[in-house]
Amino acid sequence: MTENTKRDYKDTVFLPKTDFPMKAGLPQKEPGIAERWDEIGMYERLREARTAREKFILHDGPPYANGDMHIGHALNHVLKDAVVRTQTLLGKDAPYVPGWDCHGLPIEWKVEEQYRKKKRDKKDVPPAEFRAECRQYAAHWVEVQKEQLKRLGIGGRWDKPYLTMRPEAEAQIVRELHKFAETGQLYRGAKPVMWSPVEETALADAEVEYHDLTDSPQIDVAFEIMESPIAELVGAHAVIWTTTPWTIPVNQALAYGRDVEYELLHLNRLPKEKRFGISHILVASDLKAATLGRLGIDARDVLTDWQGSGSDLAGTMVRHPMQHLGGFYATPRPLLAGDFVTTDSGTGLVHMSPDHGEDDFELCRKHGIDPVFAVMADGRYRDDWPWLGGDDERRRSVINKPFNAPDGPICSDLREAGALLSASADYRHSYPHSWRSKAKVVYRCTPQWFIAIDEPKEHLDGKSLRETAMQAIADTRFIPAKGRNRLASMVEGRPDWLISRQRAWGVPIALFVHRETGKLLVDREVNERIAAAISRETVDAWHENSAAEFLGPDRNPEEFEMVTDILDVWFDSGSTHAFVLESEEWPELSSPADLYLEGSDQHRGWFQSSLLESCGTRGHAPYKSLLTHGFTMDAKGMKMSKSLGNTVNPLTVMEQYGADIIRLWALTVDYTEDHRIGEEILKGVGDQYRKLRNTFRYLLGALPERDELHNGTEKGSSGTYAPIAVGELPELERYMLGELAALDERLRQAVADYDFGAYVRALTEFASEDLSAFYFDIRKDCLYCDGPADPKREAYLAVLDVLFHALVRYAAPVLVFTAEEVWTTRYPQTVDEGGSVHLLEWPVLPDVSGMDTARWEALRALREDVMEAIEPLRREKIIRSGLEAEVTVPESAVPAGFDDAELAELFITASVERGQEIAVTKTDNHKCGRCWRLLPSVPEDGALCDRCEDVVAQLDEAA
RNA sequence: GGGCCGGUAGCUCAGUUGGUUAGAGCGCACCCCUGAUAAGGGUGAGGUCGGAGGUUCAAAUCCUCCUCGGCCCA
Repeated sequence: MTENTKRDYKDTVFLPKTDFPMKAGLPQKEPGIAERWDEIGMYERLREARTAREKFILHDGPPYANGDMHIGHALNHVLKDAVVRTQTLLGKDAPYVPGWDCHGLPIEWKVEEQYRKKKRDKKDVPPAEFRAECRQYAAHWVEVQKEQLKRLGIGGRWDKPYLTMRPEAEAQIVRELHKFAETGQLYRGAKPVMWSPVEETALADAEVEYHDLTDSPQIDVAFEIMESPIAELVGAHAVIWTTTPWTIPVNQALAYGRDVEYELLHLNRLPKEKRFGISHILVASDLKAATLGRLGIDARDVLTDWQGSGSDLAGTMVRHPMQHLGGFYATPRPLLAGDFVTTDSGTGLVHMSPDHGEDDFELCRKHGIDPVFAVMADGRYRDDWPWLGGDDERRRSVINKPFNAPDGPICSDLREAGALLSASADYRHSYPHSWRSKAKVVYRCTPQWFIAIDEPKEHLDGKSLRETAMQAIADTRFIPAKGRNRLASMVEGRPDWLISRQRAWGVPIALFVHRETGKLLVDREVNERIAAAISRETVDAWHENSAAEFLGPDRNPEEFEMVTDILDVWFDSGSTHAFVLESEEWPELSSPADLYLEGSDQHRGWFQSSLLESCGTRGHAPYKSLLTHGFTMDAKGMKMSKSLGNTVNPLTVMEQYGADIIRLWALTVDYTEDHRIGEEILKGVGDQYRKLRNTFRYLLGALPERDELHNGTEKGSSGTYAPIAVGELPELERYMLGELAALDERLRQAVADYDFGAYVRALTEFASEDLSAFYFDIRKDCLYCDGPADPKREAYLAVLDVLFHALVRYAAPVLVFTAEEVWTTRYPQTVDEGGSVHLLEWPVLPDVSGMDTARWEALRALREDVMEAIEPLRREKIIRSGLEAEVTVPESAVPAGFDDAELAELFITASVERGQEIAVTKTDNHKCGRCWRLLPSVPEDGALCDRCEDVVAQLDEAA
C-alpha cells in the first residue's frame, strides 16, 4: 500500500458544494428580489394561501407624506413587517395595508414655499388650485416613500395603500365629525389657543416647539389700588411682572395666591427720582428682594407698612395704568385668587388677560370677565382698539420685538403714565415657537371647535368621553407595559379636544350654524348630502358648492353660516380605523385591530386621537393592543439632528450594507427603549449577519444538490424536510432535533411577546453555538469521509434537511431577502413557479419528546473541560489539533451511556478513556491520509484508516 | 421648569420575587486548521453594574439625592 501514501485523497472527500456565495452583495441583489415579489403578486398570494385562517390585523399608522424615509420610519416599518411576517408564518391571515397622512400645515407650507419661489402671491391663487397642488405634492411623496419602503423589504398592499386624502376617506372623516355633532359632543367655544401671527393660524401642541431665549423683555408695572378692605392699601400700587408687555393693553384683572404672604413697602425714604412718583408698593414677601433688585432699590431703604396673606386682598380693586384713555381702560380691575400663583418668579401678583392665557381665561371666566378679542389674526390690535390700535403709526404685531422693547411704544406709554417700574430685555426662559416658521407664537382667544371630553353622554351609557377612553385603556394590552401608565395619565389630564384649524389643506368642518341662534344644524339628511358630495368631488365639494345644495329645499341658505375651518389632521388620522379597517375597500381588514405599533411620541398623537375618535363614536378603542418603540439615537446615544450632522440615513445604509442589515439592526436592538445606530453597531450587525449567512451556506453546501432525500420526488416551493424515522437516528441527531425543538419554543414565545431581540438572539446563538461550534464540527468527519450510503451520514443529512427547512423559515421574517436567496438557491424551480419562502408556514418538527437532555448538557460541560485541558498542550506546541490528543476523563464526570469511542467522536480527539481526573497526552497513532484522524488502524502517516480504506475501495470500484 | 422612562464588558443584549467568584453572542488578543477558507475551531483578556449616600446578614436588583440621555408637556 505504499503507493497510497503518496495519493491525494482530496477528490474522495465529500466537500460542501454550493453556488451560494459567502459575500452577500445585498445592495445589488435585493432590488431584483423585491421586484420579483411585486411581479408574482406576493400580497394576493399570501391572502389566498391564508384564506379562512384566523386573522391578525396590524393597522398601519400613517406617516406624513412629506420627505424621504428616515431612520425612525425604517425602524417602525421593520418592526411592523416583522410582526406581520411572524404572524403570517404562524399560519394566520395577517394583511397589511400601508397608509399616509396627506393633509395639513407642513404640506401647505411647502406648497406656499414653491409659490414664493415663483414670486407668486398665495392670495392670488384660487383655493381649489392651491388644494390641488397640495394633493399633488402629497401624492408625490407617497410614491417616493412607497418605493423606499418596498426597497426595505416591507410587505403589504402596495397597489392600494390608504391615503387620508382619498375622497372616500375625506367623506368618511366628515361622517365621523357629523357623528360627534349628532351626539352633541361638538361645540364652538372661545378659548385661548396657541396662535401663530405669522401663519395666521391656531397651532396644535405638536406644531409648537420651545426655544430658549436670553433676550426676552421683562417689565414691572404698577397698578394703583382704588379700593380695598385693607385701608392702608388704598392709594398704594400693586406691582405685576410680565415677559409679554403686549398683554398689558388687554389686562382685565390681577391675581394673587391665597396662601402667599404679601407686604406693603414704603418707598418714602428713597430719593424722589427713585420713587416713580409712588409711595407704596404691594408685592409678595418672598419676592421682595428680587423685585426691589429689578427696580434698582436697596432693600435697606424700604420699610414694611403692612403685611398679610393673599386672602386678605379679596375685594381689592386697581385701576389700569392707561385709565385716562377711558372706555375699556376706565373699568376698575379686580384682584382675584388664583391657584396657579406661585412665588417662583415675578412679584407674586399676576396680571390677567383672558384673551392670552389659559389660567387667565379660566379665572376670568369664573368671575364673569370675558375676552375682548383685541388682537387680530395677524397679531396687531384691532382697528378700534383705543391703545396702539387703529391708525396709531406705532401699531405692530404683538410678537414684534421693538414693539415690546423697553423703549417701545408700550413701555414708553407706561413710563409716561408713571406705571413702568422696570424694563429690560435680558430675561432667559424658554418660549413657544411655530415648528414651521420658527416665529414666536402667542395665546390668543378665538372661536374654535371643540369635542367635549367630560360631558356625560347617552350613547356612551351615561359616561363621558374621558371615562369611556379610560375604560378602553384598561381593556387594552400594552407592549411594553409601561405604555399604559403613559397613555392613561395623558388622557386623564387632557383638556377638550380642539379640532378646528384656520387653514386650507384639510377636511372641512362641514357644518352649518344657524345665524340667529348660533346653534349647530344637526340634520342627518343634510350631513349625508355633504358626505356624498365629498366622496364624489373631494373636499372641494364643500368649498365649491353653494349652501343651498346641501341644505335642500326646506331650508333658507341665508339663515345659515357655512363653517370654513378645517379639521385638525389628528382627527383625520384618528379616523383611519373608520375609513380603512371598517371600509369595504379593504375587505381583508377588520376592526378593531389586533395591534397599533408606533413610536412612543404617539401616546399623545395617533394612539390618543384614534382612541378618542373611536370611543366618542363607537364606545371602545379601535385596537386590542398597543406596541410602542423608543427613538433611534446616534452612536453616542444623542438625539439625531441635521444641525448636529449626526443623522443616519437608512437609504444610505441600504446602499452600503443592504436592507437586511437595517432589518437585522432594527430587530436586534431593544426597541422598547431609545437605542443607537452608528458605524460600529452596523459593523457588529454585519458580523452577525455573516454568521447566519454562513450557516445557510454550509447547509446548502452539505445537502445534496438534487433532492435525493425526498426519494426523487420534487418538493419545490412547498417542500419540507423528508420524512425521517426519529427512533432510528443516532442519539446525537435526536439530541440536535431536541435542541431545535427548544429553539422553536423560544422563537414562538418571542413572537408572542413581540420580543424580536430575543428571537434573533436565539437564532444566532443556535447557529453559532449549537450548530457551528458543536454539531457541524463533530459531524464534519462524518460528512466528508463516511461512505455516501453510510446510515450515520444519511441520518446527518436528514437532520440537516430538517434544520434547513426550519431555519430558513425562522429567518424569513428577519432577513427577508437573504431567506429568499437561500430558498431559491436550493429550489431554483421556485422562481419559475412564482413561489417564495415567504409563502411557507411555521415548520412542523419531528417529535423527539422524551429526550434526556440533562445527559447531553452534562456531556457538553465535560466537552468544554476537555477543550480547556487540551489547550496547554497546544500552547506548548506539543500537539496542534485536538485530533492528536488522547484524553482521560474522570468516570464520574461522564454521563451514563456514552462509550469511549463516542466520546472521542464528540470531543474530536484521538481517543478517550476513563481515569481519575482530566488528563491529556499526545497520541502515538498515525494520521490517516484521507480523514486526517490519528487512529490505531493507520499503519503509517498518510495511510488510510479502516473506514477510509473501505470507502476509497468502494469509490474506486464505482469509478 | 414639570411628568414619565432609561444609563450592566469595545458593541448588541440576559440578569426571575435582593442571596454563591455578574452572564451570553459579537468584536478584540493569542493559537490551531488550510478539505465551510475574506470561512471554521480553541483559549483568553475585558465590568468599582452612571455617581454618592442609605436600608439589609446580603443590592446591578429596594429607598434618597446627584449626573447624563430620551420622550411628552409647560
